[in-house]
Amino acid sequence: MHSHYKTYIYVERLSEYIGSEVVLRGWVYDRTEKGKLQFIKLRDGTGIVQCVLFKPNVAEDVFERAKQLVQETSFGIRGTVRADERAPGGVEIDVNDLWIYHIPPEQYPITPKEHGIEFLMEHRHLWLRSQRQWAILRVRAAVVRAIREFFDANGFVLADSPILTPNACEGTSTLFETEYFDLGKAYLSQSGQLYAEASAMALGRVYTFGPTFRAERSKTRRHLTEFWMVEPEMAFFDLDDTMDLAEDLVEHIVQSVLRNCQRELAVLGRDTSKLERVRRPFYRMSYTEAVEYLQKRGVKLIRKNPDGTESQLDFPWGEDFGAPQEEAIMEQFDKPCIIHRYPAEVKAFYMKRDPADPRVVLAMDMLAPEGGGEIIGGSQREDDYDRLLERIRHENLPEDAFQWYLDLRKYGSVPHSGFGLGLERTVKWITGAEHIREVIPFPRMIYRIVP
RNA sequence: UCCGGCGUAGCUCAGUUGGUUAGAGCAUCUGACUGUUAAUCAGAGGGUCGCAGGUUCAAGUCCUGCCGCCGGAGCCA
Repeated sequence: MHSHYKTYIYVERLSEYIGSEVVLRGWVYDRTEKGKLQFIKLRDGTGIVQCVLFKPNVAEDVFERAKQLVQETSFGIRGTVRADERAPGGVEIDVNDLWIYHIPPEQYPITPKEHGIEFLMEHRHLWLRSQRQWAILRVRAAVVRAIREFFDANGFVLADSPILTPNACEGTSTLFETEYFDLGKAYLSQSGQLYAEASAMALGRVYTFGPTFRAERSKTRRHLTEFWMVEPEMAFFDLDDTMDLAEDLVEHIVQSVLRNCQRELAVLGRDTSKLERVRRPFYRMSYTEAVEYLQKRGVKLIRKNPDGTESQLDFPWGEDFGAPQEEAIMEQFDKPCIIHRYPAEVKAFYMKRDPADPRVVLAMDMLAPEGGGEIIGGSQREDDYDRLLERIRHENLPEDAFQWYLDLRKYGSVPHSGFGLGLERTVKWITGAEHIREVIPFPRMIYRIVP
């Protein structure tokens, strides 16, 4: 019988063991020596605690063995938990015994000092052990947990979409391609939405949650080629229902992180008062109102001319927003804002026209404050067979490949809507990370696939 | 893809108008210290100046090409 793991004690729960002797195992985060005193910071994945060895109080061999502990040595200790104001975290361990699993034969490359980003990215597998990365990845896990809690508690069924797909969701230029036995090419999914629509017709409210892939040659601090997205899809929801749902979801995620991740947010130095404000209702603006705002504020559109020069235009109705426009719009807001009803020309073929204004579609994006950018994109879907077919032909998409998708409009078509929330963009905003590469354990970017 | 920038010690960087044997801090090693939080103090070791070619009496420094990386734009979540 091996059920020992249930008795293991971790740093995060040490305050429950003050006065008791415990066994801890982990890695050396840092060590300093001061004559007859040694301080060893033990990192066990749940936190860091300082272990103290005072020469007169420990066995000679234990004190000598502890001197071998270079950074990232794996080791275990038996010691007494003591509350001490001088210790970071308020708790420390008086060591009674100490044993070593492995001493690094070479110097650990990442020191507690500064490093450049190229060096850190090449050592991503080790960088994960640093405090800041620890905090970010724990917030990421908390965000995922909050997302699942939210949907599971609100009548949604998890119905995952395939990752290997036979055709594009929105054009083929940005797809990763691979051979699929004798059946020709397969592509890595860039959205689970179309399949989620099929699932929603079977199960009512569904969500798909998994990795998606975009072979875009983007090189910015908010792009990855592999990223995670949660995509709810709801039968009988119109655009307003969907905007309400998106607000409820984001409010739940942020408030849940605030409830569960105070330690992590403190490590990150995040100003939590800004997150506290993320309560419904959020702000909302139509695309047309947003354009008027940009024109009034004098935010220009910079356009490249064929001769290579650039010209600045008053922002024209009909252009999609880029990062500069989104930032200008969000400057005025201290919580997220939904922009809805975009020009049909800049949006995807499956979005439903607004019956009240045929120039626009029933689409919406949610922009996060504090430079968080676009975290959600969604829409009410075109549910009319003929209009959808017309859009597919207009975009020159392969009609054959969309037969199954058109079937959804043939057999009991209903109004339905959904959206995609980018997990990494959301975590980047909540943690305040400068770059999206920090919020996924092993980022995949245009010029980096190692480690 | 386009625009801009950077490659010097294990790491982060300095290096003047081209001029002797290429420098600092941290890290590492040795020694001292009973409270360190990026400890402090004393000492030691550590270099293919990204790679290749060129100019020059002389190149880390100037020129050309290549490689690697970073930031931004577009596209998007």
